[in-house]
Amino acid sequence: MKPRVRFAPSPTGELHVGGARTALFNWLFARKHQGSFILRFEDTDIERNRPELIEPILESLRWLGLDWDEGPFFQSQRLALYRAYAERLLKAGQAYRCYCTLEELEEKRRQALRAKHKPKYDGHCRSLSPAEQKRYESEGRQPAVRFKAPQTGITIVQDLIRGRVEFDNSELDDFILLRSDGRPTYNFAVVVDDLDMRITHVIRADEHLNNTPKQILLYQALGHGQALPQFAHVPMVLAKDRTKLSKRHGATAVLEFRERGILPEALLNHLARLGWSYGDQEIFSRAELIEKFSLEAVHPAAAIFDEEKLLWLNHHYIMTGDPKRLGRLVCEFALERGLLSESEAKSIPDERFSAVVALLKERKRSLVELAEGALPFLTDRLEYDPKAVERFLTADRAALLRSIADALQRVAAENFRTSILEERVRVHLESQGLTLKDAAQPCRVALTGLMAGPGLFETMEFLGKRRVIERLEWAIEKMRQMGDPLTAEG
RNA sequence: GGUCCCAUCGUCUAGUGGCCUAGGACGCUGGUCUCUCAAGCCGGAAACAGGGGUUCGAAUCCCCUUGGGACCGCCA
Repeated sequence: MKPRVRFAPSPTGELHVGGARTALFNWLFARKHQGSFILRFEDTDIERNRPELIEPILESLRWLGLDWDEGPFFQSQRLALYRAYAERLLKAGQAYRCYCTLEELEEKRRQALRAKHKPKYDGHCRSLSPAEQKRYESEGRQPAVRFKAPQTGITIVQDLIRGRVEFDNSELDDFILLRSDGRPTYNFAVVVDDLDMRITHVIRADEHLNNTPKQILLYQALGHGQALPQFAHVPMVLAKDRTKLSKRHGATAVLEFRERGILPEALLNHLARLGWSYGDQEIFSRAELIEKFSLEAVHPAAAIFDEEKLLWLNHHYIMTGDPKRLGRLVCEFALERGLLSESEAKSIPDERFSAVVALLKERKRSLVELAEGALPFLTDRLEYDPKAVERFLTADRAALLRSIADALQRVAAENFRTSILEERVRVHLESQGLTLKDAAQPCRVALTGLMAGPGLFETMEFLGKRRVIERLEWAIEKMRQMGDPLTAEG
């Protein structure tokens, strides 16, 4: 039987890295076993639902390349199904109507908490007489439907990651199946849907392990004990301070990482290695992930999301990725961030973008760094680092740059190639009794405005003769201006 | 408070009783290369939470303690 798995987010928040990893594990499992990956929105909480979040969640999955085979389904559109199942349980005496009000229940919970007891429903409506039911109905009370949970015995969860976990049924209470307005609660909707969608493997976050016995009991009450899926509860992803990821931890949402210039393959790789490993291997292509993933190899302990390592992976994928694609991404980034105007971007050929990626990729860890770093190479809007200018574009070095500019002027534009330029400049400097060390930094600052960057001759080749000469001339002029008053006084 | 889960370098992890004087990766750090910064290469510091067992032998098995986490809603 082909496995059928599902990812079931609720649209109450953005897709964060923890949810994304759960989705990834499901997806990998489905792809590895040629099964189906089903997407389902658990949107029965009308108060907390935010429909505008659905598209970003879909977009997050698309961006990561986690394509689903069925869905997205919406629980809010399947209410009749849950009611039918509830009706069955009611008829079979496995569930009952509860007329307790929210206020009554809240008061009982408070009392239990005050007495330091576990708050459990007291079964007040469990065995109401028809007359009592009538009386409540006549008061206009809308009943909820509760599950008649067994109060003795144990329920065993066989978990692919945790092993065998036992729960004492006496820990359970008669939890709500349908709210008084007829909407299902989480535990009920999950079981009905997993059953209806013929889910074979429930791969979800650790926090649901405690819900599992309730769900198993529901499968059994529904007469589908045999259809019980395999469970795999994956560990949580925690923030640096070992607490649940939340807004205050900075970027946690998948789309924020995209905005920060993280490549999807880097995030995917990092997510996969959180709680899962394959020997000492760190780098995994999508295909390798599918090939090598297994639930048995998932480490049971919670993991902390390490942004430094993500950046390292991102750098790796920048280094090894297709420059054409990265060039396009850099262009998009520069546009989105307003680093380049539409017309500027249009005037720059695609090859320039892939070339600038090749030029800079060794020292850039994100698309943001790449896009920002590319500006002095793609445009003539240079930002001179004041410290760099102060240190290297000094008046006494004007003559040095002058001679280099003159030497370069004698190199034909088509010979502005790294190796040729290096040869010519070195020879020129030697003839003056100088070394590259004396000239490289002033040149670099003149050409890029920065103290750090690609090799000097790579930079020259990229910029081309016209721009190199222009920038040198401009710098020389500046240096002379700065020098003039001093020499006049001296 | 109850129930359940978890526990190897700062972080991600390898390890399934002897191959472990505990391996890899990120980060940190020393060196090297060098026109700068990176990248690369070579090296270093850095962990089995604690205590009891079991065993000839324990990071590995059991128990307790401690610490973290989750759940205990007409939230999911």
